[in-house]
Amino acid sequence: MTIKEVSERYNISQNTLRYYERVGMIPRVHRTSGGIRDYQEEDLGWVELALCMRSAGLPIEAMSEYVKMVQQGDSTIPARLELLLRQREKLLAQKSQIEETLERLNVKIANYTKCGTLSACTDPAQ
Amino acid sequence: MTIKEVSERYNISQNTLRYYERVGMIPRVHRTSGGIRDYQEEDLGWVELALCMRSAGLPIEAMSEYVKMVQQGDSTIPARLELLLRQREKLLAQKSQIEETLERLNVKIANYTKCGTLSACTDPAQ
DNA sequence: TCTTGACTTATAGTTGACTACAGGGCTTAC
DNA sequence: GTAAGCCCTGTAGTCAACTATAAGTCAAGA
Repeated sequence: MTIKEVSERYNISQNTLRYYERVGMIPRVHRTSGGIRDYQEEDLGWVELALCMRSAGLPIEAMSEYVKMVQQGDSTIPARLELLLRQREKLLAQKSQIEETLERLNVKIANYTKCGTLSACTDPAQ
Repeated sequence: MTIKEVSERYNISQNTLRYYERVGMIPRVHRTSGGIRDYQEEDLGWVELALCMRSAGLPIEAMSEYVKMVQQGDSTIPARLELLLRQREKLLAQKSQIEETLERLNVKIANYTKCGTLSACTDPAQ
């Protein structure tokens, strides 16, 4: 699969695909004899994982670290697990922060739709 | 309340507090006759709201726009409501993305704790 | 009054995550 | 075999959100 096809499939720019590979967020992609990227199933799996992590807001650095450890073999398994647990904690915290903000937004939205008085709407707490 | 006290209360740098004010993410804070910031209750309310929105990942620009509209008066109420609804949509999308990523992380974590075989752990899909 | 330390604005630098060239190589259709 | 269109690497630019610094002002204690 060419880089163009992958970029269209996942709706991500070719530049970004090359960038992810360069910074180690995905392992080096298979190439043709001419040096052109030819994504295999496994490469696509890494791309998908990378996009999933990024779209949740996890940093590139964490994924790069993980990829590096996978390539270093079994001895890094405990460290990999630790990394995954840390990222899960981050996501859980982020999720509850979003929920808090959503509640606050809901209060404000309710105030705007129910009343419409100036006083209720210039108070940041409302 | 001085900028130092506010920065300690919300665990945010003084520089960031000044920055938020400069870019209009919070309205101009009350000053002493000497020109020094003296945060009032309302100022604190804005700071709190700003921090809440930022920690959920909403962009500074959206808050600045909102603050600007609040200062322009009642005529902007419909536009403000629209902005709030847009931000809520964003947060809901972000939340479900996080949930998806959490599930994926959970699968990987389960694989690492249950088996520990190399094959299960070099496959990005696992 | 004078010094010390916190405050002011304005400007410049940093970081993370892209994004956009420049200059050149491969491939395929004619 | 050559022109057109992808693809390559490497480097430089951009953008959001800070973060740090410089040069100067204000305020409280000795």
